[in-house]
Parts: sequence; C-alpha cells; structure tokens
Amino acid sequence: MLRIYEMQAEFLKALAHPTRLRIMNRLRDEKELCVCHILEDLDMDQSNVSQHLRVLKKAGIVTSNKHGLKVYYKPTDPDVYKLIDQLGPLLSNRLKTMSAALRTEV
Amino acid sequence: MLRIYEMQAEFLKALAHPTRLRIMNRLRDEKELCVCHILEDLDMDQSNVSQHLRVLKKAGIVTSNKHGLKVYYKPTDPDVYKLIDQLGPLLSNRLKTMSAALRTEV
DNA sequence: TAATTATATTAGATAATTCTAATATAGTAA
DNA sequence: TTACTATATTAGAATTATCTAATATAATTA
Repeated sequence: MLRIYEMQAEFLKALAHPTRLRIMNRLRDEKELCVCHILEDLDMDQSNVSQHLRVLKKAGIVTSNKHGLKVYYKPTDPDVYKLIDQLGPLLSNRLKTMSAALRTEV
Repeated sequence: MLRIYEMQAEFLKALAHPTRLRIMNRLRDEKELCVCHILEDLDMDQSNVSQHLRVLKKAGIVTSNKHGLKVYYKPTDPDVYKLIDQLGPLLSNRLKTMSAALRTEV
C-alpha cells in the first residue's frame, strides 16, 4: 500500500511553521550555519529553536554536523527552495484576488 | 510589521494533510468537480471531507460555486501544482539519501 | 407542502503541536 | 577534575487539529 500522500503531508507539515520557514530562509545560500547564528536572527528561546530544528531534521529537510561544541545545520536538498519560492507568487495572487473581490462587493 | 512567514505557514499547513493532498490531486486538470465526485475517490465520511474542503477554501487554495444542489470546487490558482509537484523529487531524493546511508552504515 | 438529496455545520472526544521553564549532555578550557 | 559553553531533551500546560456522529440547511422534486 502506497503512502505517498502521507509522506508529502509530513514533509509539508514540517515546513509549515513561521519559525521553521524563517530558519529555512536564514539557511538559504549558506553552506551551513551554526545554531548560535540561527538563534541571533530569531529572538526566541534557545530550546524552542532547538525543537524546531529537530522537526526539520526529522523530516529530512535539514542535516546537521557537529564541530566541537557547535552544531552546523544546512538544507539537505537545496531544491527545497524551489518549493518555498512558489509560495510568494501564490500568496500575492491570492491577495490580488481578495482585494479585487472587495472592490466589486463594496 | 510584516507577517509573511505566518502567511506562508498557513498556506502550507492547509495543504499539509493526506486527505487534502488527495483532494488537490483529484482536482488537478479538472475545471471543477462536485463534492459528490470528490467523495467517490476518498472512501471517507462526507462530513469529514466537507471539513477538509473548508480548510482548503479558507486558505484560498480552492474556490467553490453552487449549481443547484451541487457544489463545485476547483483550485484557485493552478500554479499550486507547481508547488505540490516539487514534493516528488524532494521525497525521492530523501529516500535515496536514506538508503545510501543505510548501505554504508551496515 | 412534504420528502429527498447534496452539502455544511456543530459538538465532543482524542490526539498532535507548540511554548516555557527546567534540566541534561557533550565538548572545551582552566 | 571542575567550570563553562553550545546545544538538546524533558515535562507539563495551553492551544489547535482531527475524527465521528448527529444535526442543520438549501435546493429540488413529488
């Protein structure tokens, strides 16, 4: 029995959080980034960010490796940004449609 | 204050469910499809499917219109499939990486 | 009007996610 | 060894998502 939709849903769910999308955006174009630098941009609890990184890692979206005390994260597959970058046009189209609908309904 | 990551996350979250991905796949290449036909493929409770359709609609991913008793759904923006179709390669790459890792570790 | 059909909504139970706070671990340096 | 630093884990509370079952609504037909 194929569970492709389950796998797709798990992947999307792992991405579908503002903090995790922020982390992924921070990792864009970076070879890799240590947690200490990821933390800098986020202004969030260290343990919370650590938990979000775990979610991304469990879904296979990022990988990590340790050098000394520091742990470096990077996207497993840079193609994940092709997916993320589809969101921009989709959302702006949606806003356009909504505002057009507002205009005609008023 | 920009909430772009929140909007992106909401959109992804609305897609991130096996049943909703199944529905979206069913709607692919269709001009529009009535709930009765969507139900056919899913073998699920009618009210459950109706609730999933509501989630998709609230996120702006599908739109609906009523003709008589029937309600027809279609994707708001066909470009949503560009995003969905990125999942295939990402997941198969992930599987490849995992099976390679297994081979070297045994 | 009454019955039927297609779909939506509600209520409530269960499960999953998220956050905060506290604590644990692993590596480094004194 | 002890202290310190970077990161991870755990526990528990609060929130959100999901499913099932029951009911409601709106359009159609008899």
